[in-house]
Amino acid sequence: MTGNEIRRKFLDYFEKHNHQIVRSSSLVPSDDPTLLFVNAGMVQFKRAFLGEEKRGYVRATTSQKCVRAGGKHNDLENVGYTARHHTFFEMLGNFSFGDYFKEKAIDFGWDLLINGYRLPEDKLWVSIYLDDDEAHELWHTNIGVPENRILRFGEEDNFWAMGDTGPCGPCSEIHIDRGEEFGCGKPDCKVGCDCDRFLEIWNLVFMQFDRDVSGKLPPLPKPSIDTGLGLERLISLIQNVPTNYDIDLILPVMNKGEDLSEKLIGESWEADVAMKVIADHSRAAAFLIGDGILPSNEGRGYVLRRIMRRAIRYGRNIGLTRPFLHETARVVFDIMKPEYPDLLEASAFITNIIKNEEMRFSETLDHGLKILNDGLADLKAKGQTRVPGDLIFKLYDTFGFPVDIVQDVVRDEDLLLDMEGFDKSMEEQRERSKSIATFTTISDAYKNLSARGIMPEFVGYDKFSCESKVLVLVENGQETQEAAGGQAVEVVAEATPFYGEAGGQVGDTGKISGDDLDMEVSDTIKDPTGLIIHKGKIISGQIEKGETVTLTVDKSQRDATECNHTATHILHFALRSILGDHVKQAGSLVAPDRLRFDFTHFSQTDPETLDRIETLVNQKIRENISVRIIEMDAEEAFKTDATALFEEKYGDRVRIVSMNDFSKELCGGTHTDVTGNIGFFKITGELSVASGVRRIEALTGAAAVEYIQKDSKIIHDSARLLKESPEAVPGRIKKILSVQKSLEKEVEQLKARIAMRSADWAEEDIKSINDIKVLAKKVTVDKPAELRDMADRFKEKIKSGIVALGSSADSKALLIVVVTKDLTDRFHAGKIVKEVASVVGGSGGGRPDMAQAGGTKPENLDQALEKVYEVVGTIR
RNA sequence: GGGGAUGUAGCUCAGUUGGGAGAGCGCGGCGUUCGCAACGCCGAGGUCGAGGGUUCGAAUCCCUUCAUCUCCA
Repeated sequence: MTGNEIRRKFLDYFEKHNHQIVRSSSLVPSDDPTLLFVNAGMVQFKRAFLGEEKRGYVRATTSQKCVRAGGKHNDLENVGYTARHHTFFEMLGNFSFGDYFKEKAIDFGWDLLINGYRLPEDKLWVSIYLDDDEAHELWHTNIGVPENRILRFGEEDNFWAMGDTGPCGPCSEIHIDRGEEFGCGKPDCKVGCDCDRFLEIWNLVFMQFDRDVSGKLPPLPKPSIDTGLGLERLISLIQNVPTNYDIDLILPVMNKGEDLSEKLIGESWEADVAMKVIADHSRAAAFLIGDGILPSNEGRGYVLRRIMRRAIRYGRNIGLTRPFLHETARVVFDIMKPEYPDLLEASAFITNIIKNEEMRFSETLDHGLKILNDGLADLKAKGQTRVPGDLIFKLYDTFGFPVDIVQDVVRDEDLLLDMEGFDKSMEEQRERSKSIATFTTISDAYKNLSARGIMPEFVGYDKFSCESKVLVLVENGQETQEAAGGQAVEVVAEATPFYGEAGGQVGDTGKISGDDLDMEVSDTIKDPTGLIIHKGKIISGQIEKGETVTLTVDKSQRDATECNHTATHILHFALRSILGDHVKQAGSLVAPDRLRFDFTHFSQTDPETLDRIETLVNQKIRENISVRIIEMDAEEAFKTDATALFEEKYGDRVRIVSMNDFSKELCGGTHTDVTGNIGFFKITGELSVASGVRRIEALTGAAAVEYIQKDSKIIHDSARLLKESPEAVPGRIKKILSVQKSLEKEVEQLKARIAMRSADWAEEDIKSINDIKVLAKKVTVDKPAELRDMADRFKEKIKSGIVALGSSADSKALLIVVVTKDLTDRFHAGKIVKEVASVVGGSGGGRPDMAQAGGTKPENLDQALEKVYEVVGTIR
């Protein structure tokens, strides 16, 4: 059985038993800011377990993409050294939301393993929680597992909790004994041992308590089931291979590593480690980038970068010094395409990102090596043999230069590394970084509402006004019964035509009115559970909970927003058709007055291409295509080719917005009826927001026309000033600039010539002081640089001696003293100029042969120059 | 979110208590050569990331800001 078949069989089995097959969610958790990556199958069902969300089914099954790297569950450093650690893996699971419980969960699990996958019954062991006699009874009596193969473990191993409070319960694990040849040989080797003999296959969690803050465990009204079975591990058992890395979903990636490096698996321990690292990290990188994560300096992007760089580092150990990771990642697309076709679709983009990162990293390595070698040369010059920890840390911290590469370099040099110093610096850095995480808290009033399953109805797709009852009233974050004029309040109603900010589209504005109420709504937001909250101010009268009010959306604002939203979809299509299929939406803003579209693309788009995109969008607008909107089941929709956003969370029912056959997107936003309503589309900017992500800003309709008019006015005004036609403006400006530059140069030369004339050679100005020729003279210049040039000429003429020049410029005094080389051991220009400068109220300094000074009293310049002779006279 | 580093010619970089903006490569011209490579000579190319401040004077010191790199959370 192939890996893909094994996965399919699992899902089919549970589908047959009335489970809804649910698509793996994105690796990016949609509504959990505390979690870096989805790391278990239950993550996307968290709210369903908590009872905060109702789904259209009570049984579900998934094969969930998971990443464990960074954060609490971090397996990164283990990968490569063990048979079963991964940063990326798939977790199979079946879930019951208050439907079946322990008995069925155990029946299903055992049945599938024995009769489905044909695992040997006599090799299976089970573990249960200490006092879970119910589970013991089920395993022993119902299933027939002998007593001696049922083990009881404590809270550490067999009790599961979502957090410090909330749903939790005992769990039961199914293990397999692979035989002594896989064991560590220790006499106490048994289930739970770290070695490879006893493998945990499947963890069944029986969620039956709801732990409160005091630690008490009241039972949940409707107990639930959450199970997790590592796909790679299961495949390794069925395909009967020694490690997870030998299964058909991973081995081909390792083989690619063999081809590229010309090393063989099994050749050496180091090579095997490197191949495993490369194989695992190729998978992780491919899927993470596929889910919209890009390498960066923080958060998820940083973890991705670390994963890729770790792979590149290990690649060097087997002689892979040129970019290779994008090649091994390509193998991943091929293997995984049956279950993840979208990965293959994005392959051009993903390989591009990986290759880019490989090149960048080799740059940091080159740079780091240079600095390291400088540091080592310095060390050797001092005769030291111990590389200080702060140097290693600085290389790592500031330049991102990996420590193990420092070790590689140093190994050949017979030097020691101060790793203690390094660890200390690292610890200090950790202390420094500790900061308070900020979480946005939702008012408790709203929490209760969603927990009770109450959800406001959005009627704004076809209505702009409706009557409804006020469900919740919030003032200053606190729930209240009534509020009066002048107050800022938040209102949730049973039904509303107001669109709450979501999917980039901003919230509606408008009015809420009643018998004695006039409230202005300035914004509408949608909280993660789907509550539509109106924010605004009561102009007059009062509002109370339970009252029936009329909610009216500002239609002109909404119309403008709808045009921009539809334009965004057309732009998305245009980008994909002109730039390529790798373009994916990475965020957007749709407001009444403008739109912004972020998308994945690796380079800047040149103005000509931007024009082509703009032209295509406008063409679609003029075709006056009607915008079709259909609602359907989410699972059904995913099977169509509609464009879905990875980061976006969709409910059970979704809307598909399409225009002819060119654009088809899952979208909950509001749209205009026909594209012609947009009128006109104008791109106003293109810029970078992050590496690999570009942004286009644009305007539509009246705003776009206004923008063009303004631009046009600027050009015509400029043309009028230049007395040229608009077409000739750029050429003319270019010409003017070059003329100006040459004129400036000419002026400079002329000034220098005039200055020279004002400072003609004057033998009588030279005084001989103690047989040293000294010239102190007032000249006319306006820049220190000119003064310097002039002094140099005098110096050449005087051959041996001291020249001092002074000038006033900008109501300031400028002074310079130069001493010919033969006299610099007796006279220091800097010292002379300093003394002289005090006369003009300033100070100065410089080198022995040349020094400059300045002062604020130019009227004393003559005195200052006179003083030069005096100062020289005092030096012997 | 908290640190560190970098930003100077087309490219890679130097610039030592604040006091003439430099090198190498590349580019252009001339010379040597049948021609190329190589070499020699000459030359062009800079808002020293941007904006403030301190100072007689800032690439250099201080503040702000932007961009890039990097570590930690």
